[in-house]
Amino acid sequence: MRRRDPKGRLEALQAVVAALAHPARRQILLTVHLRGGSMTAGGIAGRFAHAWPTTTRHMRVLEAAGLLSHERVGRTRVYRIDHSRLDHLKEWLSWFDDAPKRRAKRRR
Amino acid sequence: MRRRDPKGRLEALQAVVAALAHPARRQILLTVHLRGGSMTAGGIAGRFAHAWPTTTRHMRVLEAAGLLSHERVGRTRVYRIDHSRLDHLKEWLSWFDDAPKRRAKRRR
DNA sequence: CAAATATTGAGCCGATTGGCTAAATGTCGT
DNA sequence: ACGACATTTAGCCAATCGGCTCAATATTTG
Repeated sequence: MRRRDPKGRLEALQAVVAALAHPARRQILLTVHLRGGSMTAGGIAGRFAHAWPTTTRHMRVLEAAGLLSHERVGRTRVYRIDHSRLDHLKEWLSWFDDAPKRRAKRRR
Repeated sequence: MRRRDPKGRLEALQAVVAALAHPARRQILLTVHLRGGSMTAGGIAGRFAHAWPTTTRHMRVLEAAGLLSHERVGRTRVYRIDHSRLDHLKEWLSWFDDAPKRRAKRRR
C-alpha cells in the first residue's frame, strides 16, 4: 500500500503534474504510448514541429518526472513510456471523487 | 456524451493542468474541497503563508480554469469548488489505462 | 458620512520556461 | 580512420510566472 516517504511522493506528484503541464509533453507521452510504448528519439522528434533539441528537452523533463526512460541501442536512443507515475496524479485527483470527507478536526 | 467542441476541450484541459501545476493552487483546491466545498477568500488566504494578493491571484487562475467560482456575499466573496472540470484531466489520463490500443493506421 | 473590514488591482522584479542555433558526442559503414 | 548519421549539450533570448508592496474598490458599522 505504498504509504512510505510522503515527501518523496509529493515531489513526484509535483514533477508529474509539471511535466504534463506542457501540451508538447502530453503529446509526446501519448504518441509513444499509442505507438506501442517505445520509440526512438528521432521517431518522436520527427513528429513535432519544434526544432529537434526543443523536443529532446521536453523528453528530458518527462524522464526526470519518471514518465519516460531511455536505453541506448546502437546509435539511436529508444524511449520507453512508464505510466506508473501517472498514478500519483490519479491518486491526488481521487480526493475529489466523493462528497467532501471532513476530517477529524473540530469545525470552527 | 459531451463530444462537442474538441478545440474547446483541448483548451479546457490545458487550463486545468496548468492550474494544477502549482502546489499552492492544488492545495487551495483541496482545502476548499475538504472544508465543504466553499470558503471565503479570506478563509482561504488566511491558511497560506503567501501574501494575500498572491493567493488571490492563484484563485483567479483556478477560476479561469473553471475549477473555482465565486459569488459576492456582503463584503466577503465566497469561493466554491467545481471539480467537474477535473474530468477533462481524468479523461486524458484514461488514454493510458489499458494496453496501447493501436488505432486504425497501418504500422510501418 | 467616516472609519473599519474584506478583497482585488496595478505594477515591479528576479527566476524559470521554452523556443532557437551552433557545437559536441557517440556509433556505424566503408 | 573518415564521413555520415543520431542525438544531446551549451548557451542565447524573449516571454511568462509567481512572489512582493502599495494602492483602489466595495460594503458594513458607528
